[in-house]
Amino acid sequence: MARRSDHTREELTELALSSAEELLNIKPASELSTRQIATKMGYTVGTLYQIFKNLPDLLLHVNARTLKRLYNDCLKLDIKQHSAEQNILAYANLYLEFAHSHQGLWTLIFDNKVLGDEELPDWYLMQVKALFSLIEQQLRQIKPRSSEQEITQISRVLWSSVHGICTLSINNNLFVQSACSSQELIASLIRNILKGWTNG
Amino acid sequence: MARRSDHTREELTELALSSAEELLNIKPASELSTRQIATKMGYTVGTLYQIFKNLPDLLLHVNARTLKRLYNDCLKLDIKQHSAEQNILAYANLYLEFAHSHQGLWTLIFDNKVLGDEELPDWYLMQVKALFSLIEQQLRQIKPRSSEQEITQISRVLWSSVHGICTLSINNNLFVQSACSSQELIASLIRNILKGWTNG
DNA sequence: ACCTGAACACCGTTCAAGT
DNA sequence: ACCTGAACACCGTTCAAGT
Repeated sequence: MARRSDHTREELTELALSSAEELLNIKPASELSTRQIATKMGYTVGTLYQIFKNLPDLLLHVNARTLKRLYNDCLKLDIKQHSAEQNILAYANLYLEFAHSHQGLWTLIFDNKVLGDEELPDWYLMQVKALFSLIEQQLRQIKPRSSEQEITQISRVLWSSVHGICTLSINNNLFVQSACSSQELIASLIRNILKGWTNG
Repeated sequence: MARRSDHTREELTELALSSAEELLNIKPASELSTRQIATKMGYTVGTLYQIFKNLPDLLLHVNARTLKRLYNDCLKLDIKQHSAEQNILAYANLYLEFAHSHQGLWTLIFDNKVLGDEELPDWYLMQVKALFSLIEQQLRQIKPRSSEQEITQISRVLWSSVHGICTLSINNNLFVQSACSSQELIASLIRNILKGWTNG
């Protein structure tokens, strides 16, 4: 045993993260374990603790990759062809679509297990900020005169709401028997918030 | 050992639930275990499995009690004195306040560990429905001519949004450095959604 | 009938020991 | 320096054995 050097530290990191991601496609985060990830990598648990501080730390890095992917998906949208409101709707639909097609990864972003008791590191918060700035950019086009504080506030309101609908539509426990699709809900939401905002 | 009969089955259920609730005041759901609950009750784990199917089942009953408490708190609000919009805002603030002062209990309601792979039982969904009907009642006063489907849709949009803001304000990871309080966000949200809705 | 204690198959994390 | 395997202190769940 010892010093296999089959992989560099970077390769090992990549291997760990992609192994975790693959497992999350099959099972929920609550059933994910360090031993399973290590086995999928072809290593033992101990190796994982050379790369990451602990399991929450590993999962935080999985989340960082998910945010990056989400951001890149957003950049691929053809923004210039449409109105700001249409673009915001497009972002929201992309978000909803992503949440549904990558349930495991998406749910993990908001899993309390990841955060633990520690604060989120700066490099992670920067990624969150980058995503918000996409929405803020569109909001500024709608109402160019509004203050930065107002833009921040509305972007948070909008996004929290979209997020809330995604959450509840995924573990579809809270819509009871209602027939309304989450797409319709989001469309209605954005229309109403923006209408209320611009008429204010 | 055996047949202590110190407690009836009902007392045992009550004991289990309140023990779990007390533990949730101290630590997050991820650190809650059957063994801890049993110890706090003064029994062994086995006893827990005579009362509940498993841990998710126990937690589901904790959630049911939380919903009941939330519902009772809502009923205590002095609704008749104010406008429908003011009442909705009051419900939302109550919800936000509850989320903050009972973080452990509130977070558990949306914990994926509870649901597992099974559907939520009808008696539980009824409780969720009861809470929604409070909001729907107010919405009907705002726009008495709207269809039931419209009421349902708007209530879901409203509540998902409020919920989203609560979620993100609790694990305050996603507001980055923004200075806006969640109370302001919710007020802004409700105002805008309702304005958008009534002007449509 | 009710409760226990031990067992089973798992966890996350650490660390001496090997190369 | 890197990796392993065993160890520690925990899990959820089951069930024979006791009264």
